[in-house]
Amino acid sequence: MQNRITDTLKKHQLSITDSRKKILSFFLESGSALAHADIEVKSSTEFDRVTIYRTLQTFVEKGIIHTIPTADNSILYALCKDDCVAGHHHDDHVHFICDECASTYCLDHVSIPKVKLPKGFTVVQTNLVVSGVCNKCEQ
Amino acid sequence: MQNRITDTLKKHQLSITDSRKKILSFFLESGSALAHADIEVKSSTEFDRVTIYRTLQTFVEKGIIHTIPTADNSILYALCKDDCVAGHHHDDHVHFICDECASTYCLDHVSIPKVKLPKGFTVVQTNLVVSGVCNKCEQ
DNA sequence: TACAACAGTGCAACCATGTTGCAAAATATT
DNA sequence: AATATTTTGCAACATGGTTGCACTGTTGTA
Repeated sequence: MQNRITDTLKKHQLSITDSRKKILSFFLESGSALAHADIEVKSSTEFDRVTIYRTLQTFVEKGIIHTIPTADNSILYALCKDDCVAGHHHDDHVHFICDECASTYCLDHVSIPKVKLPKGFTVVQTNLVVSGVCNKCEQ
Repeated sequence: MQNRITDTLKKHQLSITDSRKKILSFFLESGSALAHADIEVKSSTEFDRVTIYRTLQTFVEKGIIHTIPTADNSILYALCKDDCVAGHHHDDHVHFICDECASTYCLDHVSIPKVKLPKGFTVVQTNLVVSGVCNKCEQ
């Protein structure tokens, strides 16, 4: 596990620091998407707020994580799949928010269906967020 | 025009005030979605920031406007169609953001295609935001 | 139309979230 | 191990949004 973390950081030409290792481990352990606030709570004053912001920013730039827009106007971050490279994310998949446990998942294998727009509108990007009940909360 | 505005306010059991009339008129005139900041600029210090926030909140509660989640993490507001009632919005249509002019449109007549989720996931709501070039910016 | 009851507004103060500059500390390089 | 570079923590700031309270405008009734 620790190896995987340092390997990932090295692969993206980032120096190995405590905060980066810890924050990356949170993502690997959780499996679902995390907000800045989640990380702040998990690390409980171990790192400065600013460090967390900057680390997340760096991870996004390097293609380790990507952002997810949400309906309630907060930013979420989730691990990218391996084929994301710096500056070019492959994040055009469906995102799912569970109404029960509030977790957000990237459904990497569900692609967004094409939509037909009125005349004169050209599609560049589509973003689909689905909410409901996830497979863990289902009884 | 003025009649339409006061009628709408009366229909939703709201008292007729200057700020409500003015803010509602902005929506009717613009046709596209507006952010809090847009309204603040348009009304240039005529009303307090807080009044604008509260008016928008009231309009959302009464079903006059609805919110649109955006990728850049700001809240947009747009007029509801007539069949929206207080507490129950019919806002499950596609939203379109123009990359050129930054306007946001509700494409009321484009419905969101059904997506098939992995086993165990139940869909309650879907939200689709498309970005690209709108019909006004198209050459 | 006048007046009381009520709803809506403006102000000030506050909170949450995110950003920037700079000195100190940690990491990487030789 | 010593230096160059990167990262961190702190303080201060910026923005977006909320709350409490006194004041003002709107509404319904007489």
